[in-house]
Parts: sequence; C-alpha cells; structure tokens
Amino acid sequence: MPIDLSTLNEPQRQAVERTEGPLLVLAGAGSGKTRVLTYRIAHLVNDLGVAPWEILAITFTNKAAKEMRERVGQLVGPRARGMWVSTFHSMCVRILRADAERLGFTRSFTIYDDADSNRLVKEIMAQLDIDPRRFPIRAIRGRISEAKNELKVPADFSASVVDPVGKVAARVYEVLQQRLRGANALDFDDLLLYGFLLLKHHPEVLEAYRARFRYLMVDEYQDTNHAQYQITRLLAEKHRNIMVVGDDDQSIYSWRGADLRNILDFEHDYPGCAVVKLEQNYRSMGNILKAANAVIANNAERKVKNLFTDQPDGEPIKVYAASDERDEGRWVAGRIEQRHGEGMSYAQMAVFYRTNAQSRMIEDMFLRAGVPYRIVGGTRFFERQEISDVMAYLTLVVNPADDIAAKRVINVPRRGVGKTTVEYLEAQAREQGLTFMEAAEMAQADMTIRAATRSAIGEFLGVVREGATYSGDLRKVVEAIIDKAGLIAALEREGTEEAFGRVENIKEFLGVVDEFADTHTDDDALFEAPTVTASPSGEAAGAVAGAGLSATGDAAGAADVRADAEGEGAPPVRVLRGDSLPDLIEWIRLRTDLDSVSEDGQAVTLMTIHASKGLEFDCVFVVGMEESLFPSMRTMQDPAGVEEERRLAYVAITRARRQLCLTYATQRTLYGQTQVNPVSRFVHEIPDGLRSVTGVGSAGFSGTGWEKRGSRRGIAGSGTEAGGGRVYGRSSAAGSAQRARDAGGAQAGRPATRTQFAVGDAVSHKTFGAGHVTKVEGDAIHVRFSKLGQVKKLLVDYAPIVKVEGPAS
DNA sequence: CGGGCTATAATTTTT
DNA sequence: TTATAGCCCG
Repeated sequence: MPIDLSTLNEPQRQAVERTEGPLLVLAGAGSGKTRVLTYRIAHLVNDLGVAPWEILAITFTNKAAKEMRERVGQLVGPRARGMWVSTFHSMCVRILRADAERLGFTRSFTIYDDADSNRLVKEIMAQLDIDPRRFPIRAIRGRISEAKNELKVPADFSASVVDPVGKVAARVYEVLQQRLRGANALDFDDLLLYGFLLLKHHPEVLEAYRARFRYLMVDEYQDTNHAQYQITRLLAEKHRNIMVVGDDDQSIYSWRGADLRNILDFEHDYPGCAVVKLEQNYRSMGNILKAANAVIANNAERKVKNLFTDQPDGEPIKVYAASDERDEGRWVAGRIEQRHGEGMSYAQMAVFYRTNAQSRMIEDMFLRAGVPYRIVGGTRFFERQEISDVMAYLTLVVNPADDIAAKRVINVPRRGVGKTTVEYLEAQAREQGLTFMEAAEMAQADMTIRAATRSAIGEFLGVVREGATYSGDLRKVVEAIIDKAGLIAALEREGTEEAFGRVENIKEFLGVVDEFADTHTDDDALFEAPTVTASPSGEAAGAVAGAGLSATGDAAGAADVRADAEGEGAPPVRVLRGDSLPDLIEWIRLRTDLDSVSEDGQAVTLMTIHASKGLEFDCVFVVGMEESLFPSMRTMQDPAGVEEERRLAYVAITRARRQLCLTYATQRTLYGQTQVNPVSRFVHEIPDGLRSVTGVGSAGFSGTGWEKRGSRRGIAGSGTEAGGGRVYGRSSAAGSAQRARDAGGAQAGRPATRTQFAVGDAVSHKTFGAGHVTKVEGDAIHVRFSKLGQVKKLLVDYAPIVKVEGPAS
C-alpha cells in the first residue's frame, strides 16, 4: 500500500522523497521531524521496494528508537520489524558481538556501566599510586572519556597530551584498557571506540555492512560526538544515501562530547548534499514560539532558521518573581492547582529545572499542596545497590572474567570474605595472570587461607557455577540465581524498612525480566532475521557471509547470534532472545530509566531541562531563572558556554504547547548558602510585550506561609495574581521566609481534627498511592509505599494522606 | 570485619 | 544543606 504523503507540508515531503544522496534536514523544534523520519522509511519500503534490512536508522535513546519502530510499524505493518532502528550504542554492540574476537574480546563480553568503570578506574589509580586528591577520579575519567570519544587509543592520547592531569589520565587509560580487555568488558565509550576500530581496520567487515545498509538515517545529529560522526561516515561512504536530522539550536550535550560542527559542517563533508529546513512549528502557541525565537536569536554560532506557526498567540508568558525558592515552589504548586481546577490534567504539566538539587523544594511544596508528581531522572533504578548486586551475579554467570562484578558481590550478602581476602585474591590473580574468579577457585586449595573463609569463597563460587547450569524460563533462572545467592534472604533477615524496600526493588527487577521476555519473543526474532533466500539483495548478504560476520565457532555467547540459527549466508542480524540471559543483561545495560517513563499516570512531571528534550507539555514551568543558576555560573565565563545554556533555554521554552511560566527567586539558598542573583538574561531576552510579570518584583507580595498549612483549598481556585493564592494571615514584602517558618511552627499547634495514625495502618497518599504506617513520631509518620518501595516521612497535618482501612487492630 | 564517624564536594548525564 | 566516600576503632 503506497504511503500517503499528502498530509505532509512541502519541506517535509521533500525530505521524504529525496531518498538518494546526502540530505541534511534542519528540523526546528516541534516541526514534525519524527514524522518525516517515519514517513521516509515507510516510503522507502512501501513505495520504492527497499528491503527493511537495508535501512539503518539511528537514534540517541532507546525510547526514541522504540517510538520510531512503532510508528513505522503503523505505516508499513509487521515487516518493519526487520529493520535496524537502534541507538549508536546498541548498534555497535551488535556489530561487535559478531566479530569480537577480532579485537581480542569474546562474544560474551559484558558492558560496564558508569559505576563499574568508576570502580575500575579507582582501583587502577590506587594501583598506580596516584593521589585522588590531586587528580580527582572524575577529572581523570573525564579525560579518558574525551579521548575515547575522539577515537584516540591510549598511544595516541599519550602522545597528544601535555598537561599534568592529561599525563596521569594517559597512564590510567593505558592500564584501563588492558584491564577491561582482561575482564572481557567494554564501557559505554568503548562500544563506540571499538565499533569504529572494527570497521576501520577490518575492511571486509566494513564492506559487509556498507553493502547491507543502503539507506542510513541519523536522528538528533547535532548531538553526535566525533566517534559517532566517524562511524556514520564509514558506513555511509559507499552509497552516500545518508540523511541526518537535527537542530543546531537544540545541541545541549557538548560537555559530553557532542560536536556541533558535525551538523554545521555536514554540507562540507558531504558535497552535493541537499538541505531541507523544517520551520513550521506544530506544537506551540504564537507567543511561546516568538519568545523562543527571540531568545535563540542571541546566539551567533547557528544556522539561522525562522520558526513560524499558524496558531494564535495565546497567553503571554508569565514570569513570577518569588522571594525565595520556597515561595517559588509554593507559587508553582498553586498555579498548577489552579490550572487543574480549570480542567487541565496534571499529566499535561511539567516543571523543569537546571539542576536536580532544585527539585527538593519543589517536591516539598508539592507534597504539602497535595500536587501529585513524578520525578524523571535522579537515582536510577538500575544503579541501585541491590539491583547492581543482582546484575553482578547474572553477569558473572555469563562472563566469569568480569573482575569488577566478582569483587562486587563476593561478599554480598555478607559471607565473611573481607577486604584482606579480596586483596589477597587480587594479588594472586595478578601474579599468576588469572581472573579474579580463577584466583578464587585456586584459593579453595590454598591452606594459607582460613577454613571458614575458604568455605565462604566456595559458597560464592557455587552460586555462580550453579547459576550457569540453570536453563529454561528466564525469570525462573534469574530467580534461582538470586535465591541461591541468598540476596533476598539476607535482606529479610536485616528486617529494616530500608532492607524491605530493597527486596521490593528486586521484585520489581523480576518484573523487568518478564518485560524483557515478553517483548522479545521468538516470533519477533523471525521478523528481524530475514534469510538470504527471502532477500532481494542476495549479493549484499553474500558479502556479509564472506566477511565472516555470521557466527562461527562456539564461544559462550555464540548462541545469542541469531544468524547461527538462520543458517549460512544470513545477514548479520542479531536479535535479542527472550530466553537468553546474556541478551537480558545486554538489554538492561543499554537501558535507562527514561525508557520506561510512561505517559500515563495523573501526575505533574518534574525533571531537568536536559531530560525534557524531545518531550512536550501543555503547560511548562521553568524554575530558577537566575543568573549563575541558569545560565550556570561555570558556563558564564566563555561565550560558547553561554550559548549552550541559551540553547537549553530554547529547548525548555519550546517544550510548551499552550502555557509557559518562568520563575525566579530574589534570594536563593543553595548548598547551605543564601545568595541573591539577578534575573536570568534569558528572561530579558524575551520581548517585554510577550511577558507578564507578577510576584515580588511587581506586586510587592511575598509569601506568608500558607504553604505551611497544608490546606490545599487555600491554593486551588484562587486566582489572585500577585500571590497565586489567597493570603492567610499577615502579609508583607520583607522577611517572609522567616515568618513563614514561624507561622508554620504556630500552625502545628492547631487543634486536632487530626487523624490518629498507628503503626500498621493502611493509608493512601495523593501522589504515592497505597502504603502502610511503619512508625509514628509525634507529628510525623513513616509510611512505606508499595509503589515506591520506599519509606517516606510525612507530617500528618500537612501531607495529603488518608487512612484507608485499618488492619485488624 | 563491619559500623559509625568526619571530611568533602556539589551542573547537566540520551548510552 | 546534603550525600557520599574514606578512615578509624571496637
């Protein structure tokens, strides 16, 4: 069925139809870029007879990849599942798995997350006797990461570096790569670095992929770093059918190695390239778009675009001058309640901040005001201690060479294998050239070790050894390993609320395993692995086989190379199988919490501006619009830094569909210090006519502390502009913060219509849902919420909480 | 070996 | 202010 392109606007249609040769699409915010991408793919497949597996679409997040797959699927049906729509990182993993041996790894290599790498670097620095005070791990890791993103191997880096920190980093880098190789592990940056090196130094491998991928599409191109740029280049060189989509104005990750030049120089790098600008915005009301345009116009380093919209102007942009961060949070809460009262759903509202630290006060105020919210980002599920422990066990089962994993859990749960023993084993391993696990094996017969310790080590080895023998249903396997390791049992023995929360998290992890199994059925696998005979491009596939990309040999991880099962000559399509432990581990490692952020749930979304990219909301609040917070103090020195902050402001503004509110605090306490900062320049860059200013600055109002009352009625529906809410008690322009505290204190003594809570009571919280009381502490109660798996301390007078059904008392 | 204490640092974090 | 990491003592 042909794809209907009539719903696209002119530039969109051009971008879709221009399938041959290089193409640069400059897609302004909200200009329908994903639509163009998906229609283009659908057009290739349905109208031009391109085989799905000849298409490679690269995104930056798994979420974006998933969304694109789904949307393409809607257009072309199930065959869409055969196409590579993945992130740079997962693409590299696929490529590397097939030929890991060429680089001195085995197919079952594991991927180190941030915490793992950190640990390893720390270890190496200790080993090299480098003082972490003079050379902070952060700085060293930063330099190494930079080097990897620049595709510099240790020798290159070492040769190019002149400064002291760099020299130290070079030494660490050298050892780090050896150790990683020894552990059969790659870190995130390595995936790109080695992915590149594989293609670069193995022409037959490169040729195979080039032959296979006739059409290449890269989303968010402005965020590519040098490694990604070079990988893309290698792959695209032959057919030159490369389309990149991006917006230089939304480049906000330069500090992570993203290089704006990649997009600015695209036309130069790919001569004869066509350029399409998508400038019609379908998202925001007129005023919001005008504000965004006005702000970004202050940047010098950009390709000029002019976003326009058909939509009416809408409301002015509201600017609220708060007296301090408390007042700011209070006002936002009030405003949200007001909007909600007018019929806007909580899910359509969001609060953005520059730094995570700012979320605390917002949360606090929301809690008091009873505004349901959810926070995106922050501590990640997969980085929680207990989850990392589980992952370490699973990893060891698959890759016993993973020293970091081994050391992490040899004494988890406590078995009595302490630091001394670990250091001894480490030394043994180093001397004899063994992995840590092998050294542990040897230690079984080492009479210099205490018998108790030996048996503890034996117990640990047994868990891993036995784990490797489990098979069958993946969830059962994982459960068995956790059980055998005794992780849950140990936590339950602890008996604390915290431990209980950890158990809940592990249970949630099992849910994730189920999710993996459910979403990776064999049926899917069949779609994703077309065979040569079914392929119209047998030539390409043949080249692939010739390049030795289909699995040979029988390394531990060979089974996860689907091409095996498909027989000789199959293209190197590797799919994750729902019953494979190695595949589960890989899937999780390349996953972030962001991937599971769902649209549903009636709650206001709180997140950093960075995390907001790609999303949109009817009503957006940006808090902390102050100089030295936003733009951040550290960026204010150099113009490029400020320009990036400005792009960040642009991203924030353009997330809003209908309403935008900016707030700043005249006085703000940050890191325990109170400071007074001027209003952010980004506020001033919005033309006066688009702004409507309220709050302290114009109305001379400051909060008197209703936020302390916990009475939600005081907030909802009150439309007094200056305060955003009705004012109870005294009101004056000065000294509000202190008075707010006083008022709160006085308020606490108010007579009790208060509910009495007792340990064990079942309660329901407006935001956190169901839970039960675990402790009563005067005015405060501790409640463990099942949904969160966490204990929260709540003030009975203020928290939006009700007693549900007391247990049999 | 493990718990508790003090020094210390503290944007942003798609993978 | 707060979270975390390393250190010291029982």
